[in-house]
Amino acid sequence: MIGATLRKAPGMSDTGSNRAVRVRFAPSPTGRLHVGGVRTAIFNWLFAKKSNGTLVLRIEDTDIERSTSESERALLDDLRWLGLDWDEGPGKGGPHDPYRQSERLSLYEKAAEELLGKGAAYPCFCSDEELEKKRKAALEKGESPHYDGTCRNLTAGEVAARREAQSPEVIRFKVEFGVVRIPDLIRGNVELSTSMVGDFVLLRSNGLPTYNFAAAVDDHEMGITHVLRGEEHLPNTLRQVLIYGALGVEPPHFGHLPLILGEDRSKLSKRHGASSVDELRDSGYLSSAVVNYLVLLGWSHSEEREVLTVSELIDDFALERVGKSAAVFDKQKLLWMNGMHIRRQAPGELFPAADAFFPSGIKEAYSEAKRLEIFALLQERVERFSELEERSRAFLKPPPIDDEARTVLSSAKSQEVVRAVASALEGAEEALTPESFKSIMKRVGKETATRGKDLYFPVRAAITGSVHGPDIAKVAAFKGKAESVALLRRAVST
RNA sequence: GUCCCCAUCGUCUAGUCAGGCCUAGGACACCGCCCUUUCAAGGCGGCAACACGGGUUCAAAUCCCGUUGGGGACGCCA
Repeated sequence: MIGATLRKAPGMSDTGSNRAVRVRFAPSPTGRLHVGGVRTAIFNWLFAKKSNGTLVLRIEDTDIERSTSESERALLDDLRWLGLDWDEGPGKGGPHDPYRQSERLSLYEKAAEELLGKGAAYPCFCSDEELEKKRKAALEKGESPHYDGTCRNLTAGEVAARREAQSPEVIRFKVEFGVVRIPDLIRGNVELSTSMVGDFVLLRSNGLPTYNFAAAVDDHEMGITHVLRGEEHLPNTLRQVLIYGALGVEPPHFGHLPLILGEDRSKLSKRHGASSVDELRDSGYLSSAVVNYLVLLGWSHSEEREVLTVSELIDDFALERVGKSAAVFDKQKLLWMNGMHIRRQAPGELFPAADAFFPSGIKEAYSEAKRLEIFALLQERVERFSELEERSRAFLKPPPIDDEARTVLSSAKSQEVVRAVASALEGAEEALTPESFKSIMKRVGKETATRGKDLYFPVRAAITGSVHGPDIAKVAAFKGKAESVALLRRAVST
């Protein structure tokens, strides 16, 4: 039984112990970083920051079939983009180096030997086919499809004979019947029967450890104090606690985070679409918004604030405020959140990331400084940078005229207004500013006896090719007198 | 199928541990109005929930039991 604290037990701190907090994020490099994984990373990162602890990044690459170094690189890039920095791990080193499980194999072998020596583990020679057959049979009989323990009581002679015959061999953990109480930082005590896990594999036939074994060994060796991970790991926690028991060491504290669900309410996965970090980045989401939105899936601010900076997140973060029930990933709210973050930052800060989203027509026509001005005009009305392509059409040279604008321009009154503004602009002495443009508009309005939309729509349509967009006075001033006049003239012949 | 977890507006949630302050608050989305040269933004308002049934109690969204529903896990994946 592990001596951890209960959630919210009186007098206990959030960390559940007095040791310096050490948490870890332990992804497998088998694909792009996914929203679910990010959320786990965020909670660990926040918890570490809040408690002045250490975040360890560990690469769980014990599945040689699926792990790739490209994935690992992409993973690190995604984490860096999100701003989730780690204290120990790849690229950083640390006292427990190496942080890649494929480079720590001797540790697992040693632990396996210890378990074998204690009689807590045993070699198994059952083939995949036999196992599969048994699984099916158990399922049909309505039993739990677990390993039946065939090799559990092999005699030394039998083992030797199998090895002689070079049968593939795995090491299995001997699960004794019992009920294990697992204190959970988020949901209180959870009692699990060992009957739900069967004798599981520790070392595979290729000599590599399985997830549960490697994670347990490493979490202990790396001095991890708290393991925060998705709720789907609950059965794994049972296995790992069993391993710790057999090894005679104290397990870390566990906290199982609620799952993130897709629209269909099943666990969020690749097939739900647009949920990997690179996709979000590529469609113009801000890392601060992604982090902000994701942390709200399962955690809430003590004052119910929602749009928060990273430091506000850290300041207020507490495991007590993490909920227990699964949450549906809502793209619409993420989009809103992104818009909020875009609007809250200075154009100059955002521009480096936003610039990549301008179409080639804009990049070719304007200098970087000019593009920054355009971005500043558009910033308030985009919720993600990918919208910049469409929104920036008004700044193309020349801007295409859309149907709505064409209709507006087709009336005789519009033509009169456009002509009048063009002339007035030409006659103006000084360089065009938003203010001077406005006063010219006022004058033309009087001359032509028009105002409001009747006055502004034709001008807007002529200068930007659309009746929607940023303040037309600012746009006209940005484009300058010559270009504005030319566009107005163009509209006359339209 | 078995075991485990969960259960407040369509969605994210506050409130639940320490029952009364809850005719249940906020946010997204949606609808309406205001502002306004447009689109946004912003402001104001509206729609909308304690899954059900039993208890316990003077009092239950809150505690207990059951039911139902949803999810997860059952791998030489992590």
